[in-house]
Amino acid sequence: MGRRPCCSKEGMIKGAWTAIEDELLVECIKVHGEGKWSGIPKKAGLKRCGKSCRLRWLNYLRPDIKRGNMSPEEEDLIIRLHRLLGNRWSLIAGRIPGRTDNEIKNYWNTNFAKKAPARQTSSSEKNSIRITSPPSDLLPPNLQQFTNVLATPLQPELEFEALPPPMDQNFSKTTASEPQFTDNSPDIIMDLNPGEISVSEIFNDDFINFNDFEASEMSNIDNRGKSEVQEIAENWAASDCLDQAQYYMGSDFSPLAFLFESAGWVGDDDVNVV
DNA sequence: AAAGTGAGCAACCGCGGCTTA
DNA sequence: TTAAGCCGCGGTTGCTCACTT
Repeated sequence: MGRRPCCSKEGMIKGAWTAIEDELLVECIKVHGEGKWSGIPKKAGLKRCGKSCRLRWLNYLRPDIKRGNMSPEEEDLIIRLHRLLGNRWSLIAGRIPGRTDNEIKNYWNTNFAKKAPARQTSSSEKNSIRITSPPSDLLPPNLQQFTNVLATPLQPELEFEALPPPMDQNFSKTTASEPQFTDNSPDIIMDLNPGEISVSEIFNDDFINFNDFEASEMSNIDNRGKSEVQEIAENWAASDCLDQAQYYMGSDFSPLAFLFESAGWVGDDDVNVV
């Protein structure tokens, strides 16, 4: 059975969008909101297919789109995230505010693709690290910044799903059994070639310029009082994350340690993905 | 000044995953 | 359970414009 096209092609306009079409689409989305793209053309009075409307909105008309050249910081981030994620343009875009996957893809293809061989991401070669995060508003503010880099800021409900962490001397878990987190949110699946990325490569300031997330601030997090940790745990507990709360309250709460543990990253050596 | 060439980027296409009936 | 429909993604195409000859 063949796949039905997303919409009838008959009478549909293709090619560059006009200013009037843009205006109609923006007005329509203002009234009806994003989503239900297949119905948007009719509502907007556009002779475009829904898919085309979605693309136009996401890549060009959205109010939070950042225009202009990539900053050196953005370029650096793209390179590093591409090294980590491969051609997962939407994931990369999710970590660079105001930039679209299409823009980043074009930028990469223009500036780097010829210089760098394509990354192998075939399923036979890749191992998976699943990272989900707690709701970001349940984390300490500075930690939110941290997770916003690796967990997508566009999906605040993401959870860090703790894989059975291969423990070693660097992060000790003192109590509680491994939490079985409910998987009720979209996952980030990061597929890494074994040994390709090291913890230090990801987390040290050579990987990402944290700017205002400097060592001193990390130290501040570590020095937070028990009450604040308690509050975080209570928040988790209040949002059906009881397992996490018990787990982390029962351990030496080290904000970074739990991230490492969650990802199965246990030390500063190369990742051993299981 | 005109033709050729290449870079940049907006838009399209086809596929896969998820949801719904 | 399964087919149909929708959504989103990555790859590709083709148009535009700047630069070169």
